Amino acid sequence: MKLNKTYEAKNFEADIYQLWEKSEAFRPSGQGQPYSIVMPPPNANGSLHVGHALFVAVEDILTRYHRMNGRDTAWIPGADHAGFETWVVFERALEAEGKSRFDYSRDELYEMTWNFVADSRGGMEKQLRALGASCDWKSLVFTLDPKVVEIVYATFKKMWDDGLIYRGERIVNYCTHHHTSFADIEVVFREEQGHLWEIKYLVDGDSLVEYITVATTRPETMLGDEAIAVHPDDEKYKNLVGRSVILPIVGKKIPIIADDAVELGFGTGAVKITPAHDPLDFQIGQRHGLPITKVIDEDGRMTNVPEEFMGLEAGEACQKVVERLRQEGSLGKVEKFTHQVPHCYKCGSVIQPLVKDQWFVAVEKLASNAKKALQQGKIRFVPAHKGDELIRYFDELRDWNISRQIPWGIPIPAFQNVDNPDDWIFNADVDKEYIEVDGRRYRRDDDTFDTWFSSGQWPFIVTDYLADGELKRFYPNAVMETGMDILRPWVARMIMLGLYVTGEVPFREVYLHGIVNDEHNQKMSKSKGNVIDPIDTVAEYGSDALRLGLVSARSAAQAQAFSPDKVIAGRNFCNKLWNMARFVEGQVANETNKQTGAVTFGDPLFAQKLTFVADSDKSGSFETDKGRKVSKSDHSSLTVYDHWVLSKLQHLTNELDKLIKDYRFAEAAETLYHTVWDEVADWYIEAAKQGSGVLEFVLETVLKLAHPFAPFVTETIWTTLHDDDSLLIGQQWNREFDFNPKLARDFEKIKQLVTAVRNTAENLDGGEQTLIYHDSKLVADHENLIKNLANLENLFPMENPSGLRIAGHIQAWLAADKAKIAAYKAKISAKIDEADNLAENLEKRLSSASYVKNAPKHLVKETRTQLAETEKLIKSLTEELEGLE
RNA sequence: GAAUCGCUAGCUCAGUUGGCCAGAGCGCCUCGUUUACACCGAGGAGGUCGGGGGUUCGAGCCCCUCGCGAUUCACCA
Repeated sequence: MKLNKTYEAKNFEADIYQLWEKSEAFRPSGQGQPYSIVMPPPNANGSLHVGHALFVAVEDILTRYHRMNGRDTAWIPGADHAGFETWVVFERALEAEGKSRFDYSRDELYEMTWNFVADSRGGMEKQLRALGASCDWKSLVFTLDPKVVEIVYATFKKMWDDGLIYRGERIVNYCTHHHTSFADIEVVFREEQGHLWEIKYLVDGDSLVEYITVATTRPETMLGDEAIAVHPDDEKYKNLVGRSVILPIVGKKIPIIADDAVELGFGTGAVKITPAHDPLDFQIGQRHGLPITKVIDEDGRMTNVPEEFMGLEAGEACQKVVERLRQEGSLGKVEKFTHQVPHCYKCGSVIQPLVKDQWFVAVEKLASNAKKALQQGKIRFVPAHKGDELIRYFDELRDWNISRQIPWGIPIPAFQNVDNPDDWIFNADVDKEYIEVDGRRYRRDDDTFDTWFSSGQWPFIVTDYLADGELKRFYPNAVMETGMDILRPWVARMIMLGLYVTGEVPFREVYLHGIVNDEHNQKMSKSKGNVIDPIDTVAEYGSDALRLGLVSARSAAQAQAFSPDKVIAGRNFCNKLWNMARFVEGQVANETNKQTGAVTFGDPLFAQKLTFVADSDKSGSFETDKGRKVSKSDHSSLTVYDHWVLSKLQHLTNELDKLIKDYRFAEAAETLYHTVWDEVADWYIEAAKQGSGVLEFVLETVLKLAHPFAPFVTETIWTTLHDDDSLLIGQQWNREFDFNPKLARDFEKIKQLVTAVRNTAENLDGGEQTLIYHDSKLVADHENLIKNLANLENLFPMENPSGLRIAGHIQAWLAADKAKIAAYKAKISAKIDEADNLAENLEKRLSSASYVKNAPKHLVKETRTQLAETEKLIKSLTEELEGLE
């Protein structure tokens, strides 16, 4: 045998992937019921982290499983231009060259970024291949592909026509470093130490000197104050409402207004209102028709303020304003204050709330339709509570700002009349900066779409659903598998936009995986230096091992640690499969050798195999199809362990069906692992050393069942053992196994006997063991098998046996001398105690009238049986003990 | 401040509508050179399921409460 003793993943994986890809096995078959998954597109020029490896594992298991069970399967990959993410990287590179975005036009920047991305593209796809992703590369879509833009524009137009798009001045979250606005969801709040400053505003009019005191964390914004607000029911200020105060420093008169948004009894009860720089103030300003004075510009500098403050950064202005207030005597108490401050999630700059003219999506109708669909159960969520979370989210969702001030993205197809700022028209001719329509001149909007606006349409875009394309049958998708961290920004938007554009939910089910933390359950981050690169793990342990390791220590939507031990267990499992195959190979070689004298497998190295397969050379003499179908007429030639292993494979198949349907990947992987290892390898293969009629069939079945979980090693074995050009990826699972349950049970009895013998033998000093039995046809019929499995020196029947009685129904004794027997007594006593305890428990349960009355009948019956068996066991153990004395 | 999730063996985690003396991987202990595999085989130790209370014939699972951790949301001047 020339194959290595251990499976070295790195020697095979790349070649195997190439085989798959060349064979077009990833393409939809066109046969059977459609099953589709749309891949959450990874960043086109980024590299994958271990979280990606988890999604690949999960989506690939689903895809391969359904492919091998007769479904017409499409896993559609994508690449994301990742608007802001990529822009940040690009701009950093630009700055490193001493250049700035302001040195170029928008079109130039777009082209430069395009080239930048093109240069560093492809790494992500390579990594997906290394992870074994069986996705249909031919249907890959890049988020800036013309067809994407086309559909996004059509949707924008439709929404425009339906009145769901509006342009308006609103407070937006603005990063003065990146010069773009953000959605609410993109802002991170961090706790900061600051001050709470009290400012006194002189009430205008009366000769009486009267002040209203307000508190603020940002005194510099007072320069843009337009009102003082109090609660309408606040007795303290009731008579002041409608009057004015003098704005310190600036000297202008601003009104005192009443508004419910002011919390009664909080602080001084009065609030300064700066409509241009605070979301709540903006709302209050809208309600009261207050003017909007912007005092901070998009660079974060002061504007529209008295000369001495002009151009100062907000922070500096704060100091200076406080200083001036103090001089004027308008400054009240100053206290230390801890509060949450919004930051840019990328650069950490403080987010400035600014009033900007932007495009908004009116979400109310979209959100209520989405909510209705969820309430009607049109989408199944795993875990289910995430669906409830989305329902709540749809309730509180606010209008969605889709304008971004970065060049890297899909340009917004809207043009503004140069002579009339309120005249906006839709036009997709975004290559031109100016267009003329009906004799009027229009200028293109400089902004691009929020990437979630386009990716929110992903499921129907990539399936060409609207264009009646080839993949149309794959919409709605069978399942959306993605991270729980993008439930709101992505999943929620896909549901809203999918329903709006296609009238259908975009997917039937949503499975959310959790974050992969490091092995100490700490969140991975570059700054902590604890990031695990999946490709390193693949290089060390193999892609299958990583996949098994990731999937097995994990449940849905749960942030959990990465467990290297589970990866090692996965690696060991692959090696187990490998060695089972080596054994089968050897057995079959012997057979074939006897018949033909030829052995062809095993010795070609894998590289040769590749050529072999590519040439479709069918001259090989290895016939693995033998035993594929076990017909009833074959039963006579099958052994008890053949029947037994077939029953185990049937059970495993059924279990995997059930578990995968419920997205219980950890349990599925574990069930596979233990059936293959603890049943097939430890018992069947051992027994099969006596010969078996289904050896190859069992191996093939195991390979098929394991394939979705460990695709590389199973395919490597398959192609190595097959001289035709068949690939495992394209095989169908065996669904019905023909076995005799009674014979299967016979082996189960033998297995129990063997276990009990080993158990007892363990308590002896070792050495050669002799088993004596009485009146058992089963043992008599399988003497050799039992001898080998239990590692016995002798096995024979006897009329009046003696020695150590083996626990169980079969009457058998291990031969032992007096010394050994004495050592064994203690163990028997312990066992009796244990059984006594159990019996006592069971009796207690049965003596409770309410248990017998209320518990399901089968349970009561089971308890009775168990009690009877336990009592029998106690009796036989006691007899055994007495027999020893 | 609110919501959600979690707290099970030394470590990382399973445990589906409450029902076999609570499971896995790795680690640990004992033994083993049976020619598929030491990335192995056989046997074994180890848990009052975060604390307390309740419902039930029966609770790791349901309810209440407290503690600890994570995540998300909202931000009050």
